[in-house]
Amino acid sequence: MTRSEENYIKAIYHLSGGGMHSVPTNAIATQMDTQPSSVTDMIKKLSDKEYVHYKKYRGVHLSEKGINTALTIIRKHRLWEVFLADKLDFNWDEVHDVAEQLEHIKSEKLIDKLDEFLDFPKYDPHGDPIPGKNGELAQRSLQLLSAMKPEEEGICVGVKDSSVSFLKFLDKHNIALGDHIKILDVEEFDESLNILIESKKLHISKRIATNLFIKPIPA
Amino acid sequence: MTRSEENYIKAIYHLSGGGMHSVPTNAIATQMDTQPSSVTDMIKKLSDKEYVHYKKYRGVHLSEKGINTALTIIRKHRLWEVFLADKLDFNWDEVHDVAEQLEHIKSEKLIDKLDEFLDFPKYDPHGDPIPGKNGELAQRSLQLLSAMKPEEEGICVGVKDSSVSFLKFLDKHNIALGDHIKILDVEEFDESLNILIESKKLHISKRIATNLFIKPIPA
DNA sequence: ATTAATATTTAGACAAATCTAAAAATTAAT
DNA sequence: ATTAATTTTTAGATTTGTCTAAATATTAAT
Ligand SMILES: [Mn+2]
Ligand SMILES: [Mn+2]
Ligand SMILES: [Mn+2]
Ligand SMILES: [Mn+2]
Repeated sequence: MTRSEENYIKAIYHLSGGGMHSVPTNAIATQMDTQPSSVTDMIKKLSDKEYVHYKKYRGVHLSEKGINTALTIIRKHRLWEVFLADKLDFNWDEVHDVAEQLEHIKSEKLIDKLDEFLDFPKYDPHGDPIPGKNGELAQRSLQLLSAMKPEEEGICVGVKDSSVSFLKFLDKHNIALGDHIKILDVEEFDESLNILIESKKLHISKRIATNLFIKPIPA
Repeated sequence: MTRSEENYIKAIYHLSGGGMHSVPTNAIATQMDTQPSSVTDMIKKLSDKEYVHYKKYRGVHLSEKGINTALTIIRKHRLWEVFLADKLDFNWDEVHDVAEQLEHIKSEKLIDKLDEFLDFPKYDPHGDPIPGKNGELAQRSLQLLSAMKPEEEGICVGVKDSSVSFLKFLDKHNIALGDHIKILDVEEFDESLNILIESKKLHISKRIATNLFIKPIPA
């Protein structure tokens, strides 16, 4: 697998909801910031190598082989993210770009040893689950903050939008993974929320709330 | 810099004794396992970008810029080697191939943080010095084992040949960096040596002795 | 000083990954 | 059911890094 093939496979995996549904050419082009014609070329190659099923004009669908390949790349990506954040003190908005390179390093031993060195983490710095050596994927108890009601409590376990701008926003307002959150009330007008983060009062927009995953604490 | 350009620069650096003398095309081709014509092509590109000085048929000479570039690549290579050996328990004959890939990861912050995480090591697992952030290179007190006389003692600090086969040989005979070595006697016939390694008697050929660097302990 | 051997460069080709512009298929709108 | 808009594919070109075969320059041998 070339680096480019790997990047395509990963993009298709994400766009297809983990290989569930098929993905149109243009969606891949947008995601990868390339021309649709380039995507068609690459799709043909991936199809020849049987990573995807492909019918002209009908989009692509990841094969079993393609899904497994995607999972090992994602595993590497997220393990490296943990390494950068936990061991090298990278900020969570800085890890992605470097992991985008590190995910292509070829050495099974390296990644297994790294996994062990990091103490077999289950989630990356954004709360995304890390696939296991055999592709098994822990499920996140994914409740969006926006779906919670007054008086409910939980722990912040992930972000839906992991763009640099959103992560920086969270840093600025001192919102981090692992934080304890309690809903005070919800404005009827714009669905913005008044919450307690680690016992500190904060007002956040609906937009923010729809991008934070919370693991609820039963009352 | 592309990955290929970086590999050429590094090869030229090593073949030229750190940029001291110039290097013929064929030497590079042999080292990189490519055709001389490919080397010529690449040399032209590197010359355009001013990493090397080049006169047709006269070989290449690294420029100041080229030397600095080589040193940062070597710095990355050796820091990653330390990481693999010290943190992930790689054997010293296993680190090179993976470092060959990791050295091309682009992120200044990554390498500075890694350096700090490893506690600013001065030497890689083969005893080669690690260039500093500004290219300064620690000198090894390089005395070859083959140059030592009976009764002299020292510490094994590096290998001249870092091929996998030689490193495996050393592992097999329990010779490692940091080991204490004392010369018992030298056979006049084949210049083979009887030595004490960590107080254990061992007989080694001249060939071996010319590939081990020793830091002498004054008697 | 020629000639022979060796080293190096040029010329032309190829695979990978991309692009632009044009053609074709699909889907949406009338 | 046509027509229009959109999506996707094809055709042909470009860049990077490589190769083989042939030409040229350098060095060594007579
Ligand atoms: Mn990537
Ligand atoms: Mn992530
Ligand atoms: Mn390399
Ligand atoms: Mn080394």
